[in-house]
Amino acid sequence: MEITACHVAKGRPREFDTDSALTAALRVFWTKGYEGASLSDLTEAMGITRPSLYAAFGNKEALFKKTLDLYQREKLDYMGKALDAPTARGVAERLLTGALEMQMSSCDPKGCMGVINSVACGTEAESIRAEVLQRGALVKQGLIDRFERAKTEGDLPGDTDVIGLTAYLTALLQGIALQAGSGTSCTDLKALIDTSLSCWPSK
Amino acid sequence: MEITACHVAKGRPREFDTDSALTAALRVFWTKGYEGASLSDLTEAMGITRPSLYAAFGNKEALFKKTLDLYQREKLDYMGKALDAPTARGVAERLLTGALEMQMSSCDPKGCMGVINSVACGTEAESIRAEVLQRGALVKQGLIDRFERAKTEGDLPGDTDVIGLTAYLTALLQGIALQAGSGTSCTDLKALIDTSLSCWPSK
DNA sequence: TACATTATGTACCGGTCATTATGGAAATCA
DNA sequence: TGATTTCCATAATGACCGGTACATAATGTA
Repeated sequence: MEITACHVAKGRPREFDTDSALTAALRVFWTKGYEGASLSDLTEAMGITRPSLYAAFGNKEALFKKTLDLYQREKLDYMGKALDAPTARGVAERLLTGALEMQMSSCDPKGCMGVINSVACGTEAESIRAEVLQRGALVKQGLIDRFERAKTEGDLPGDTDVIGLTAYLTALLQGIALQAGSGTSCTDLKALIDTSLSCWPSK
Repeated sequence: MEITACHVAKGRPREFDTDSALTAALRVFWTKGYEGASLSDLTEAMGITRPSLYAAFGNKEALFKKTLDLYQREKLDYMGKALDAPTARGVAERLLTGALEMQMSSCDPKGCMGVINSVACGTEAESIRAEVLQRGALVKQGLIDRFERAKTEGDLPGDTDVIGLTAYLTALLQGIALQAGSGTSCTDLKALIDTSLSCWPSK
């Protein structure tokens, strides 16, 4: 049904590229958030009409989740790779510098798509909020597991509070995203990360 | 004009208490954000009708700024007091534990009113965002000045990057607010603060 | 009592929201 | 060619948004 790449299209072929349209939608959601992005904003940026959007992506919520997938796949890949660092400190280093590099990219919107959409808004977006929070919880759990492993490997002190350390690092990343989205300069962000790394409790 | 406490009211007296109405409005903005809070939400919580709201407070934006004043005055007073701590570490300690205590209060909404409203949303709320960001910048500047002083007093190492340290502490506070508003348990928040304090780069 | 002033409740305004029904044009198939 | 399928564009839907006229009620002053 969904995957029609193997079939030859029977009727009139689609006149726009779904991927580039999705990328355009991502930029809109990224800068304006789910509720702040109207269908007019989206269709204008995507270069398609409303019925085309609904035919191709379902509705606004489904479109958002597809852009969220794209965002995680293309923009948050450094997070997965960070967990492969040999030490806990290396993980933190890759995460912090990865977040910084992402905010330095001049062609992308500032801030974090996840952070923007995890704050409370109207009741209509409650399911959106839940979705974003759930994905964030998965990332957090990955960090907890990684730090737990670091503890057994002797990489972190045996009395380390892994929950606390994870919440601490997560808070830093969230704060970075927030400040990046609020106009904090790149030099200030770099100073933030340098300070964070100089504070990190393991070698 | 504004202060009519000395005069006897001339027309029909107001049937509701402006202060308690403002407190009710604060709770709504605090939990739903500026855009998420509709006038129906507000009037219902305040127990007044739409025209009464406009007569007493101007419009939605003016009402929001008044609730922001109330929030800063009553809920963020610990921030001003924190700057009076004798050492930089004491300042950080008071800020972090103050933020924690605030989130532990079971009768208030979770998260931070400022953080919630500093994220990007619709274009209509751009002035709101600017107002919130400006107030946040003032707080940040106060921290910078305090840490500068700590440096001259020998309380912080002479090579301390004050900008970085301030951004770092601010990021932690923002992350705490974000996680508190996202359902993170109080015990996890406490672990976050403990980890933060154990990392703090001065005695 | 008469009047000015202020607050109140009802009912409504124009505008925007996400979503969809309708209809015609265009591209594939047999 | 004819049938089928999917496209695009217009515009309508019902709900909700922030903001207001309007008439009425309650106070002060004269």
